[in-house]
Amino acid sequence: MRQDCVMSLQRRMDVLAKSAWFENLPAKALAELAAQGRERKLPQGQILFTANEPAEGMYVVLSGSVRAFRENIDGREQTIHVEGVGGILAEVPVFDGGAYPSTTMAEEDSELLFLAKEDVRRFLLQHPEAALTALAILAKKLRTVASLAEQLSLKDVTQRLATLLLEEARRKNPKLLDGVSFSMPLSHAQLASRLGSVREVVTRSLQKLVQQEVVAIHGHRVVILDLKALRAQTDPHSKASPASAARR
Amino acid sequence: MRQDCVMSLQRRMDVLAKSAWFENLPAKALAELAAQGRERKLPQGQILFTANEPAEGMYVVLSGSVRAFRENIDGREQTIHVEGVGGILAEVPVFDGGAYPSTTMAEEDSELLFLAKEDVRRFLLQHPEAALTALAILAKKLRTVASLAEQLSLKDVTQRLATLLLEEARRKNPKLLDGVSFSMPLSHAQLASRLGSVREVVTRSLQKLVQQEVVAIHGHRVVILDLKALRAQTDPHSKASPASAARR
DNA sequence: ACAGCTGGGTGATTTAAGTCACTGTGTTGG
DNA sequence: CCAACACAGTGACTTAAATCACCCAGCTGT
Repeated sequence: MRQDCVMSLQRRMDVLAKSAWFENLPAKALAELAAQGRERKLPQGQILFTANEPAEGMYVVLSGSVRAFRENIDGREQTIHVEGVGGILAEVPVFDGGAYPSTTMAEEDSELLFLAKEDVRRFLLQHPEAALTALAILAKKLRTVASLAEQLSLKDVTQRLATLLLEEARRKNPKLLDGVSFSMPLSHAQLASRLGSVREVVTRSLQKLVQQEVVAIHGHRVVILDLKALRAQTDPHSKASPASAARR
Repeated sequence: MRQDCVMSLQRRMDVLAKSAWFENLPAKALAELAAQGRERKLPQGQILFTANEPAEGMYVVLSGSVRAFRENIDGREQTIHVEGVGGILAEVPVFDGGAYPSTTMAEEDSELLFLAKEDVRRFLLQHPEAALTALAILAKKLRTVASLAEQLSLKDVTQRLATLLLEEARRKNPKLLDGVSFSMPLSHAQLASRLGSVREVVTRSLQKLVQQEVVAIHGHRVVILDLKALRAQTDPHSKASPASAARR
């Protein structure tokens, strides 16, 4: 038992050290944090916490993966993010003292490290470098969310779809050229939910891209045939330019 | 001159002390920060910094007000936020090291305090309480932006308009009841820019609300006549329920 | 083998938004 | 006083998107 506990602590530290939030911190600091956490197992499909429920702390994913989502008033459930090992859930309420912003559910059997918000705050006060890292991460998130908002507001579905494909492609394979392919295991309905649209529209938009030979699709594999054309779809200029219409 | 400088320092501290970012900090800490800043005058209409330009630091509004906006590729310019005295501009790039996320322009003659990003970082390392406050503010912003994104994606213009009116009303007068009024000195075009739409649509939406006697408008003064109806406009359910149409 | 499910593909119709073009109504300044 | 301008109001038209209502694979369990 004693042995178990030590091993577990070590494991927690390993995960924390690899997390973007705590990298570059001395082992001593990590040990301190790891010691304060409580572990928790979460079988697949189980809910960890629910949106609007008062928050007591945040969670670090030690194994498995957890999905955060929200139920919109019109009924559809929208995935916000998925966290794998080292990922953090519910950091926002720890900082601002509010309620959980989303509902989270284990995508597979997972283990989590719970850190009470007071512990986290105390830790950050004692380790200001960690606080600065946290600030950097939140700031990045803010940018991401803001640009996401922009996309949702200003572009038509085809443009948003093209943007998403480009992002996905870049994530898998940063050096982009014609012919790169990647796997995107999402149903049209899931795609639609990420794009803020509905299945039918996504189907038709995808079709359009395929017919224009901008991309090709085989099952869950997406091949980018014409990077330039895809980029053109991305920005609203393409509409204005008569040349591009001819090319299609 | 010497006198000027002292007075100026005092003024800076007064503003900083009232800013959400630095309230509750000891005067000594504020003085330290104020001393590191450089003041800058910005006549109305002048641009402070431009989106995507590398960021050297952030600005505190000492007087006047400054508007942050972005030019979208399709030409329209979208207001992101407006900061008055005590407000902060460009904190995000200070934390994440990136470029300015928006363009900012003085809405009226303004004075600003520039704080170099290294100075801010050093300050936060030495005053972890301030870092925690900053985290809280960023976290709140994240929530706001996220809910904003949700709104943009899921609601029609009338719904977004209703939401904006409710928010505005709550900011001026937190206890909401039928008959509260507030001033909203925005042209329809400016409203449209905040709602991600165009003037004509906003005009018609407003008209609709007025005709349904949900709100009344006299010049720049908005009176909320029927709070419940306004709230109903806010969520997409209202469409589904035929009863609500009768009630209006 | 087939009922039932899930994911995809389509046509027809409706609707909110955007676009254009023009009118009306102040305000401001020469 | 009138030209110029900015803002608001409107009608007519166009167009993405959403919605509805189907059909058509494949796959799964019985």
